[in-house]
Amino acid sequence: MDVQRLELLRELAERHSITEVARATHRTPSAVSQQLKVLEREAGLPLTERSGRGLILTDAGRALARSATDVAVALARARAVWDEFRNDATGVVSLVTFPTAGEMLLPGALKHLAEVPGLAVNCTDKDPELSDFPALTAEYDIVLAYSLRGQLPWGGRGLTVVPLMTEPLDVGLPADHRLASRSWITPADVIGETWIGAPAGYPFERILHQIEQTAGSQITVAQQFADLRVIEAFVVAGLGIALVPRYTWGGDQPGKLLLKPLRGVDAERQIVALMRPDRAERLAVRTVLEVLRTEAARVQAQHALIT
Amino acid sequence: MDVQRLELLRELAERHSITEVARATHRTPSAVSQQLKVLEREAGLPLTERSGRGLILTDAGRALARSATDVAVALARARAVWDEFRNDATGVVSLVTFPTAGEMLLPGALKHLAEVPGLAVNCTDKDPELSDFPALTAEYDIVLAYSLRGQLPWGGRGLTVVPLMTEPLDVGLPADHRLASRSWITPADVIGETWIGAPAGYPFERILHQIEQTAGSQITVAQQFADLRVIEAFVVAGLGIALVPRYTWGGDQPGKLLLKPLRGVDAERQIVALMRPDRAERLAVRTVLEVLRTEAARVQAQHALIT
DNA sequence: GACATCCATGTAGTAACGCTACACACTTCG
DNA sequence: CGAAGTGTGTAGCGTTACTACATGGATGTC
Repeated sequence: MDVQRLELLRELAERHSITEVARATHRTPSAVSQQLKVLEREAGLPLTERSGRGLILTDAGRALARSATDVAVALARARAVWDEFRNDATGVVSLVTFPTAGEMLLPGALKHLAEVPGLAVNCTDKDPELSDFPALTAEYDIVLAYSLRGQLPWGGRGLTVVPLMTEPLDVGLPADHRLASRSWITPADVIGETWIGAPAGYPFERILHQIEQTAGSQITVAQQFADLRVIEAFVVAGLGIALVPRYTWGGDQPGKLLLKPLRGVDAERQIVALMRPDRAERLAVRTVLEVLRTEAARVQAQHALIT
Repeated sequence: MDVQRLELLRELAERHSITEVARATHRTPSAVSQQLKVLEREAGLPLTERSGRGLILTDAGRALARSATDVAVALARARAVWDEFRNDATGVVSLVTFPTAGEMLLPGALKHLAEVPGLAVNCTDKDPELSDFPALTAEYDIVLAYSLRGQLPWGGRGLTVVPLMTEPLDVGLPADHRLASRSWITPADVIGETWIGAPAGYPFERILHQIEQTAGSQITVAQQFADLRVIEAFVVAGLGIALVPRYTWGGDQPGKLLLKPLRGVDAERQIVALMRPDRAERLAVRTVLEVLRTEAARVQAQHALIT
């Protein structure tokens, strides 16, 4: 029961293809196939079976892969303890974020992290609709993701979830809107309004449905944009109103866009860090995470001050 | 950070000598030395330092060895999960016991364990005085040990302790003794009696001290024997009285030896199984342990029935 | 239906790695 | 002082896990 081989099985469970595992572990597919064959012989049961031109894990294979994760976590924890002992949070941490969180958290966080010697953080952004957040954990150490309050769709998959902040979703209005003087807004207030929404698949959609249900009237979504800046521009232009995350809106046009809290509907999104459990143990990763949390708290506190 | 190398460090932490580690892992001392050197280079800190003609671990070495244990446990657990999945408690389990526990528990337990196919249990006995129980865990999978109530001297050492039973220590009397008709005995009752004791170092000694303190008078220990049979023979011969574990006494001479509970003193010994935590995870080991527990319960229940 | 494509998996051959055997330096003990 | 114990170097060898290349099967396309 070699650890390296178990690791390969674990990768296979996540990447669903020997070729992919080979690419991710800098090996030839042949090497991976051979090692898995050895593991299978040691295990005494078939771990994979062919399916079309690829292969899938058997129940036994999945069971063993799960155990392999526990081993990987223990090993990563050992490394982390050791790094703590040496006080050495060195290494490369890769991170993906959806755009708004990247804008809100990363500049401040990276400024702090630059002071940690030997720690390199590589960041990218990816549009959330296009990507399955959990799947990204195979490729990146930290995945900044969001979900609506209540359901955390990535609980059961054996991923580590670290909550960073909960961000209210407000209603964005142009300054000359009829509701501009209100200090908050209810679903009944916005009956008949035209909305600038997000493309299908974005979770914002669900909140609009909730507004519909609470108010008891249908909602008109005129445009669907993924980019928040575009949405804001449309709102400012008076072409509709929109849901806008409170801490993330641009502020490019101060005074032209007003944010009003939405009452009567659970209009919040939870911003979390998603990680494979073994990677979550790394000291370097934990260091980045810690900075992200304090940065999130800072942003939140700063906004509370303004309001 | 190879697991094999961590394992060697862990062994070194327990066996305190490269030669011993080499012997235990079926290698040459040179091989062990080389591997530890590599680990040290990877770790970036000296893990060992010379002391006389041997060597000892540095603080860093001990810290890393501790983590190595966690990894070993996770790996053993993974194997166990896998064996459970295959329902395959196969393998060799080695066990040491002190004589009385061996006599009391092992025959019945081994009869049950014989029915598990593929499971081999190798048992030995060792006199408890001569051997440090925790040290034996390096050599055997399961160490049957005992300690007096209250203090478990092997708590902090990172060993797994599974309690099997608590056995009262009674006072053994010859049938014609002046206290023979009593149903229990207090320290005050036995003032002036001659005792057949155990050699220095046995924990029974401590109970005699407690009796002394409670009764407020000195105890006369005439003879000191390690073997319970010899002690019983002396008691039967009227040469003194003795502390006798209730479930373990011979019963060779029925009616000639009477056991009376001792009140006013914590006269109990706890019989436990001692194991290295990683070995405790093995399915085969856990199977043996389970049988030992039920056997202990059986013995205890049977004695309760007689009384 | 032929063909290109994408898989996994065999078959050599090679490079790296960990081991043994042996020699050596050092400390402890009789 | 020598004998016996310790840990550690060096050379050589065997095993192992990799790459490179070839093969067979399944899929999808023109």
